[in-house]
Amino acid sequence: MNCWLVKSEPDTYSWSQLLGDRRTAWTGVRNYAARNHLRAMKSGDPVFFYHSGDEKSVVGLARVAKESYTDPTADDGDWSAVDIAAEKPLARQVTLAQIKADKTLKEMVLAKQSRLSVSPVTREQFERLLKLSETKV
DNA sequence: GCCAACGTTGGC
DNA sequence: GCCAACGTTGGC
Repeated sequence: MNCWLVKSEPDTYSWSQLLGDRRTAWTGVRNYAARNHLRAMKSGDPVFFYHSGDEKSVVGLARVAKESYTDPTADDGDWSAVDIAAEKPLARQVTLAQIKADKTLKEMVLAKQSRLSVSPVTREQFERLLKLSETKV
């Protein structure tokens, strides 16, 4: 099982919207590296949900509900989407500042490539993030 | 509001 | 195929 992190501007699509929707199609990714991560996702993989912009925090935990398929919102090009389902909010949100201050988490792709909208999370980072967020799976 | 990072485009 | 120019994203 692999772990992931997706990033969104709350104004575009927020964690609270996902909680309301329960599940959503993660479409619109137009970056090859991010697309390849989407394609590597397996059903049931955990996916952290990060708010960029003002919040800059990991706010929730979701899961891959449907593995990659052709992005229906793409007019041209070879793009993919997955479905993700909300699992639970983090008991405590973890800020980017906390991540950068943490020995393990500062190695996250999120911290190193802030523009990549879909990124892998190592097992160690996953456990550490859960611990910092005081969240039990 | 600025700037760094980075991806894309287009001229050569 | 290279690289300069440009646009976008996101943190500060």
